[in-house]
Amino acid sequence: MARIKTDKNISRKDVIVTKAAALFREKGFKAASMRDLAEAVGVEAASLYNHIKSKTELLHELCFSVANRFMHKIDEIEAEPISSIQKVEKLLRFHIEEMINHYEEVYVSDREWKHLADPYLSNFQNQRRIYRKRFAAIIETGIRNKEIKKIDAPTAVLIMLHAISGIESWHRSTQKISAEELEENMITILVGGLVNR
Amino acid sequence: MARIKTDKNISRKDVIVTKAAALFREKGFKAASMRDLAEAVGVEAASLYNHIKSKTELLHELCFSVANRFMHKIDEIEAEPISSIQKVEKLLRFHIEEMINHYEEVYVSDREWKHLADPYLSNFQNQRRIYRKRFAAIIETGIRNKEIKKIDAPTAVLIMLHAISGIESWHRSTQKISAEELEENMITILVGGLVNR
DNA sequence: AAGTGTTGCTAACATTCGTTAGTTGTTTTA
DNA sequence: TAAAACAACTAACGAATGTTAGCAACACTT
Repeated sequence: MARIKTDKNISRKDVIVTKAAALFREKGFKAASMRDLAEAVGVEAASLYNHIKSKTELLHELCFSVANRFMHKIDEIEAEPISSIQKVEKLLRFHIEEMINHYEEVYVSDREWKHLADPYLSNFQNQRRIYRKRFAAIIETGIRNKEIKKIDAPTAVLIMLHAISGIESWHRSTQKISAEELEENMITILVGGLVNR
Repeated sequence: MARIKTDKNISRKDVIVTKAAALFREKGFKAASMRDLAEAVGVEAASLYNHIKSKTELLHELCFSVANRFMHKIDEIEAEPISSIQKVEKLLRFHIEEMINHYEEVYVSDREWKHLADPYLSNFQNQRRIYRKRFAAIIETGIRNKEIKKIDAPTAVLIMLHAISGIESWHRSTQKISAEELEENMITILVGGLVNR
């Protein structure tokens, strides 16, 4: 009986969650079966249930761990004594780096949250809405300070967030520019589109 | 026996394809069942098969009709005697309007193409890759002409296209700005991020 | 009105799915 | 080393899925 290998401080559940992220990213939550996941983990499907409660639990874990990271970051940035445009840039860089370094989780959280079941679904949607409002509020402050162009802030947020989710294509592309170049290019275009001059 | 209602020039198959677009958009291709679709159409599931060959055929139809529209448009725009930045703007406006007016189809084509089966899958991916290269080529010309900032063109394309797919959120939001405002805001930010000044 | 193709229905199929029960083997604890 | 806890296995379940077969009702042509 081949057990799931674990290093210290990594539970078997963590291994499963990580493999699930990769699988859900590749196939989509609905199309990925527990048997697929079991194979990826190196175990029979039924064995997974010694470590997790259900398939949807895996999605919860992924979605909320990502959401929490972003929530903490915006808490942090809001409190800093810097200009609005600097706050926007910091937040964007965080998004970009998260997308680069935790691709699978972030991607899944972004695209597959629809398959959450209530009450998790409403909860997640709420957090998302609040996050976007806080992001928009930063932009609106910037507009009032004349740091940022007169634009519709929610639209700007929507553009930023979705633009970043496009890093998906970068991950898949064969001739990648470096992560640093990618980040600088994105910041140039996105922040360049906002600043008032 | 309630028949599928059709106006002149709209086949029953078209009705099904349209309903399928809405359903696939809402639930995702895998999660949307043929029984769901049948209910939306007002008919039993088996009856659908008098008009279509399979569930995936519906996805083919949706994905390729959208892809073809974009291909024709880029053909048209490439041939026009206008500046690169104007070409980019025209293409972006087309994308935005398609996303506003044919939301469900475009969204499904964008997010659910993974579930196509070969040879359609490879075909679609090819078209997509070619389209992006042509878009990038327009931007690169603009960079050489110094109309556009020195940036990585593929990254710019990726940002533009994904940013536009964010119109999804606009559609769902309750307090919408008008479609015209949305378009102008998006152009301001996206083109503003490109132009050299 | 008869005939013909179209479009709907019911019933059922083979698969696949997430998950549970019960058991066996392995590791950790005492 | 025996006991307890953990983690794997096989087998199977009920539900849902895409799809087919066979038949009945409708609509249009002549």
